[in-house]
Amino acid sequence: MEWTSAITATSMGASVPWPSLAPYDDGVTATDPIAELRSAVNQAARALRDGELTGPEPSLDCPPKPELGDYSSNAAMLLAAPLGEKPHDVAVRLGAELERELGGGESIDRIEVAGPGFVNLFLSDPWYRRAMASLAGAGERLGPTPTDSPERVLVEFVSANPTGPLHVGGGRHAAYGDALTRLLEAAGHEVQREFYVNDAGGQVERFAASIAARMSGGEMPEDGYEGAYVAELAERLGAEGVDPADSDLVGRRGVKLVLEEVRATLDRFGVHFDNWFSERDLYARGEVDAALGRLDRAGHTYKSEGALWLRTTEFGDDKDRVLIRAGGKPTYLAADVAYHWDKLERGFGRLIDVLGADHHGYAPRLRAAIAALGADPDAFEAPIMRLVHIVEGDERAQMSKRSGDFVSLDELIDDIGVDAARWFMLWRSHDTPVDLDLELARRESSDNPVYYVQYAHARIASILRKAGEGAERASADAGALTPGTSLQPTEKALIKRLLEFPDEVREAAARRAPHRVCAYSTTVAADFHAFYRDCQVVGAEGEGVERSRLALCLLTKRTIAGALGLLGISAPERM
RNA sequence: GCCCCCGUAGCUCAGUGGACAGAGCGACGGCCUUCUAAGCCGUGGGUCGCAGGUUCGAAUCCUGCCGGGGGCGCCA
Repeated sequence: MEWTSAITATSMGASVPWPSLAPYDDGVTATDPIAELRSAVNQAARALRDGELTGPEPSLDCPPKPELGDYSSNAAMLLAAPLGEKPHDVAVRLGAELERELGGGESIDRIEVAGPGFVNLFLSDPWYRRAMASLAGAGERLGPTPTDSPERVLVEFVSANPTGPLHVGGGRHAAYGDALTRLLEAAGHEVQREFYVNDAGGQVERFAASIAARMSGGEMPEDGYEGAYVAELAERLGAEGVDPADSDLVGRRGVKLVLEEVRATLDRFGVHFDNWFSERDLYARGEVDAALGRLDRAGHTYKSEGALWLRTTEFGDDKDRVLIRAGGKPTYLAADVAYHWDKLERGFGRLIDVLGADHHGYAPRLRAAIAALGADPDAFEAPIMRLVHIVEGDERAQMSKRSGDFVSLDELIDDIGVDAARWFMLWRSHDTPVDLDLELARRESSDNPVYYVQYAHARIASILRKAGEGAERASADAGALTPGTSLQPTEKALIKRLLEFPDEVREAAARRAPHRVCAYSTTVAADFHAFYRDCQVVGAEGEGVERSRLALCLLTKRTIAGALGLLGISAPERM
């Protein structure tokens, strides 16, 4: 028996596709209306095959048009081949079985067979009432039930070189990494957020030399840092009495000051790290030597041309990589091997490194290095972030205002605000470039998708204010209400949409895809606005109708706030 | 040359096996004595890069090709 319930099957997502371990009728909570439907479909399908079922799990979808029902399943089409019957005939029998399974007319208005063999379910108002009750029962904490296989996840992101302010690209890393950690936590994982500080090595030396040159009026080093902030740093260090000749001190102070800036910017952006991990400390604690020793003992290193190499080709890389240069200096990879070994030693079962597009070639060798250390390379993931382009109307804005001076995240926040900035960095998949249109992002109108969603939330808040304290009581007994009038199509559509939220969060977490939450929250807002158009809430006619609709408003408000919260975007009470 | 990502509406993009392919922007036309018009409704707009293959069914999976971007350092 290979089937699993959708609840368990999808909970772990991409890396562990179903079939998973649990039998398919486990994990279904009686109060989850979607899980009940799935379970019923599975049971009905199994009944047609005398309990012997293998193969793909039947779907439970929303049909493209309302005339095709509230939910549909492809189960009959999947069963047609093994049963040796026509899909349509199987669908008819399945429909009858399903009707029994769901207790006759209690939940189901009718079942139809359509198209190539879809079984379409038309659900009753009582079913929708119960669905609302189950949502209300979740209280403030909407979203998925925690995964039954939680992981300890370390998400390393931003990790920008501490040699200058964060630019918009770093902002996208920050928004993505932060939203990802929120999603993973919502899915039930234990998450740490970490910023790796590259405070050792060549670029810091060059940075120090650049500051020193500004301080002493000396020669700028080749590939030095030109930005105006370098001059400011030089001034501050001068005021502190730092000797420009003490390059080690200049570097350390410069890095410290830059990191304070970076931290302040991230703070303002709503991104907070649990840990700032210093590369310099890694060396100081001897971890680099220890990691290299471990690789050496495992027989994965060799000397050639005066350098120490790691045999990454044994683990899928396309060429071997240098760990210690001929001159005796360790490479960046050497430190990173030690760093990732440290992560594993700290007990993390999953390591997610959010990398920039320009580092994507780095992932295979890091994966190889992890394997060489004797760890499971599949524990390592590296989502690749594509670039952010700043666009203004039709014009491509200059990425650099002054040579070497990128548009900073602070400037962007000053311009469009934190909510819009986060939204526009998250609403596209991380592996597609973003054109951030300042003109659109600044606009305070429905054209601007972030305000579109926030406005729905504020509108609901306004309705609830108008309704007063009745709104509070409405949520408590939403499902028990049986108004004299039947539910409007837009009410049903909205309820269905809210029911999707847990699956959306699970999927978004499993696929490392916060942009799905943007798309979802937009559709919730759209469904709400349609409901608002069709259905008077306060003062609605009919026994219990007002309270029922107030309850729906409250549930929608919680869902939108929950979705925006996962994105780190505020849900305003008024706009 | 090898590796990775991408190619869907005029633009920017959702959509990793299901029913006539979606959203936002842009264009055009309607709707405010009524719970927020930061809203709603309607119109126009697509050979899902191309060609094969797998499948009852493909934008989605496989192969090849074309086009765009990125990466292939004893830089980080």
